Amino acid sequence: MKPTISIIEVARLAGVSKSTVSRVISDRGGSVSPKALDAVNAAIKELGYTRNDLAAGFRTQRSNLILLMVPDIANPFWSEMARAAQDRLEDSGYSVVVGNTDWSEQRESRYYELARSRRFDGLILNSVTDNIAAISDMGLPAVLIGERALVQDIDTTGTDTRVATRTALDYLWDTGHRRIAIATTEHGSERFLSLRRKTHADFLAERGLAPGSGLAFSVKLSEEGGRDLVREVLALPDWRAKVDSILCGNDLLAVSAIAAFLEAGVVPGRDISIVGMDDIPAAAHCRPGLTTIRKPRSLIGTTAVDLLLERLGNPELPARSRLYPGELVVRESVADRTGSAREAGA
Amino acid sequence: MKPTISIIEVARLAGVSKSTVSRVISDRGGSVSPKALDAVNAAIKELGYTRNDLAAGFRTQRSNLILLMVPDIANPFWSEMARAAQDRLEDSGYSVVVGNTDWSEQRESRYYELARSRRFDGLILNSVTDNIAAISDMGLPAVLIGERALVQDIDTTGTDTRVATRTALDYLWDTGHRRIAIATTEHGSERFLSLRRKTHADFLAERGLAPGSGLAFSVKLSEEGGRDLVREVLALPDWRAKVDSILCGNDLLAVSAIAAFLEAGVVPGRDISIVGMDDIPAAAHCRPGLTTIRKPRSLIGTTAVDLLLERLGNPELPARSRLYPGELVVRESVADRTGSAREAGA
DNA sequence: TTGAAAGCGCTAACAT
DNA sequence: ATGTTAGCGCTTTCAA
Repeated sequence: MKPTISIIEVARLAGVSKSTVSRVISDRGGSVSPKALDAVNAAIKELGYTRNDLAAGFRTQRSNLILLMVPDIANPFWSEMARAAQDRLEDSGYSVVVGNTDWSEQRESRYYELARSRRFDGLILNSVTDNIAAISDMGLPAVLIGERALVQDIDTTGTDTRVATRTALDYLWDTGHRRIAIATTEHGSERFLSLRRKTHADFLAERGLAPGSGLAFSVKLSEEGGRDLVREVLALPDWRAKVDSILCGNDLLAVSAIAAFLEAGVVPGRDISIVGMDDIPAAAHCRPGLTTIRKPRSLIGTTAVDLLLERLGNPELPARSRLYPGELVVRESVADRTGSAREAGA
Repeated sequence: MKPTISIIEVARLAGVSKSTVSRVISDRGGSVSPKALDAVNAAIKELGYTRNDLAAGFRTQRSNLILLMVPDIANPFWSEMARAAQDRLEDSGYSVVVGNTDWSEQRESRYYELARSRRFDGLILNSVTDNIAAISDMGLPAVLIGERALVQDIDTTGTDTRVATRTALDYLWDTGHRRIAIATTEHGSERFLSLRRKTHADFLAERGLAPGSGLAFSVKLSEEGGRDLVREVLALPDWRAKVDSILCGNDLLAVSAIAAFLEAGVVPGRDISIVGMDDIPAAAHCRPGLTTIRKPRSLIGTTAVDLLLERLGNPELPARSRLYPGELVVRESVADRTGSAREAGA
């Protein structure tokens, strides 16, 4: 290969010292005479020199690179969040690169390791494993997206899971549902479960419903999960007596469940009610349209960046949490059972 | 902040030289006595040391990091390709990070710049700008995905655009279509256009069709583009006499066009024929199902990795090209006009 | 405004 | 098997 050319070669050609070259190429704006500037720039051009950011970063301990770590970049929720975050970050002079964990703990660990390598100035992530200790141990500013558990020590933004879950549950209650099931995922984290499920259980208790009247299904938050969910529901003996509605952990799951129910001859919005969470584009396009809780994904992305930037500016800041409630979007996937609540509950 | 701890501190605590520590932490397997090994590991643990990969990479000129640069990670084609590539790469000991250019030339330039920074060992990318010179200039092994133009100097994999386009065109011809339009995008690259459009034009000429019988629409390869396309078609005076079928540049566009046609009361598969390209999941789920050309996305991802790994092993290799033909998947979006070809052409 | 020199944390000859 | 030493390319005091 061609010998790598460094500021030394540039300096030599320009007839200046390498310090001067450094002053030119680093934007830190040390004072350089116009004459020297021209000479250096000419030399850079002639040699086709590009600065070795690795070496520079090594020296300055800064990379200007931010890692965005998400569980499923193909999901519109994450891709849109990422887009918003990326825009904001690039405006602030950072480059952004994303790590897709694919809901895999193993892959997530790899990224944790990567993040410890000092190659990034900061990290915005959604943790699958909810391994808070691992995050703190990485030794770089991190912002957590998505409130999984109550996290005290790390900056957090996202939807307020309990509020959002309550909103959906209340809506189902108000439309006359009394057999409200929940479909969510486990992937390893007990504490994650507890937040959604606990809200569900609390709700049941509060409304004086027997725990058995609120089934909890555990499936993947994916299209595949939707099909699994429907299979499980329909396999229940006399399922109509056990579930009149399902709150799904996300829209991907809900939309897929709607399709699967339809195929089985069960019409969502009439025979069963489905509520999703996220409000991805497909929620509006599918038939019947999915009633769901909209998350402010761009806002969450920019909020994450703000939190990160603030911490980068002042590492001693106490951990902050900026959660958003989410907004109910009514479409056609929930039936009006206000007339028949009594018999459904019998 | 706490003082960063380096191998020097570890060496001191373990009572060995820093070389020994280096031998332990770098997997290069220099020989270390079991005793020293234990001492070093104990010291590492006690101090909570983690290796500064930035410094190591600086020294070795290797990062073990690969950048995957794609135009739209939310598109299943790219996300699945990325997943396959990531799997293969991680098996080979590399970490993978993705850059989303969002079809933006500006963002693409940023990533080109980032790629020159020596922070990555290699690059797998789809170029929006088709700026081959920029890619060569980056000075790191790169594999191009998606044959845009005829590229000579860079390893390439993807679908053979001409073959795939011909397959679709032939199918439309065989089903009796004689007003075959094409809908594709421009985003800056003339040479990109030429490959699909040229195939289209060649086809028209070969079949003895007047150039005017094969309209070319230029729209975004997105949901938005689908709506735009339909608007443009329906705005044509007596459009049914001008287009009986449309070959869409990708499935996202095609699926969206199907929905938009349907809304306008035009039934795809009956009133107009649509063929897509990619075979994303939505192609199977939408009604009517989309007839499309399936691209082997996982295979493309792993092929890209193979090409890259081979080049990493031997930089002097001549540029190679591994293109796949794509496979026609027949669903319901193409009408059978074999009985009425004559009158449609009149 | 500029140059000389030190050093970031690590690896890689080369000795021993 | 282990220690010594010399940098990798850059930034950054410190003098001049």
